[in-house]
Amino acid sequence: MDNYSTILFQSSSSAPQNSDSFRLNTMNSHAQNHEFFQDHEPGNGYIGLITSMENNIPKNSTTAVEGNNPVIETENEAKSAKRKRETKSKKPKFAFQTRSQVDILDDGYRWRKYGQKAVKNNKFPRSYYRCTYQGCNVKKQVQRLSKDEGVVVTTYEGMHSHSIEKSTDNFEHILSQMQIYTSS
DNA sequence: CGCTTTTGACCTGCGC
DNA sequence: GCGCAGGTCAAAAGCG
Repeated sequence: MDNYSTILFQSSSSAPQNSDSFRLNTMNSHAQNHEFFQDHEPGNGYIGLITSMENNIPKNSTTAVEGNNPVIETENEAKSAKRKRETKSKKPKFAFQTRSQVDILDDGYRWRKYGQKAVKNNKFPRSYYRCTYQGCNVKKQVQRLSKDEGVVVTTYEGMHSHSIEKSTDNFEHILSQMQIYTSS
């Protein structure tokens, strides 16, 4: 993985037992270059980050992360965009897997749930969220694997055009550490 | 009272 | 064309 940087998260002393209040940020405007996260501690950490910018990645965008991971489709068709409903638009879309006990991962943004669907070959439903910031059309969907119910797949679509409004002091500390690791 | 969640209906693309 | 699967809408309910 020459294009990716491996980052090991050091769990701080104030880290919760579960990933309940674990904060992360992957949707800033500088998120064009993504990192491949890997945490060796089970139960609270990233497994992998799957990215797809169809403008940048010409080849097949399905990336295997952990052996028998589900197929995460991230490509769009280059057809004429229907403006009726922005179902299949040319937005950047990337997903990552998280091993967590809870479905909802607090990434600092405010999300409003607008749908939930049962997916095939999966006993857990998929939840659809939309960013509540005015003018921000970022969507995400959260899905839990039926094979390994400890793994949560979160797929983001679009990029936030604003900053995090919640207090992310703990996360920013982590982010700064990440940048230190990636720049070195 | 305002915002979020729930949930069934509706829409759209795709394969047969 | 039909049915399925995924994605979204929107009204009603829930909640602080």
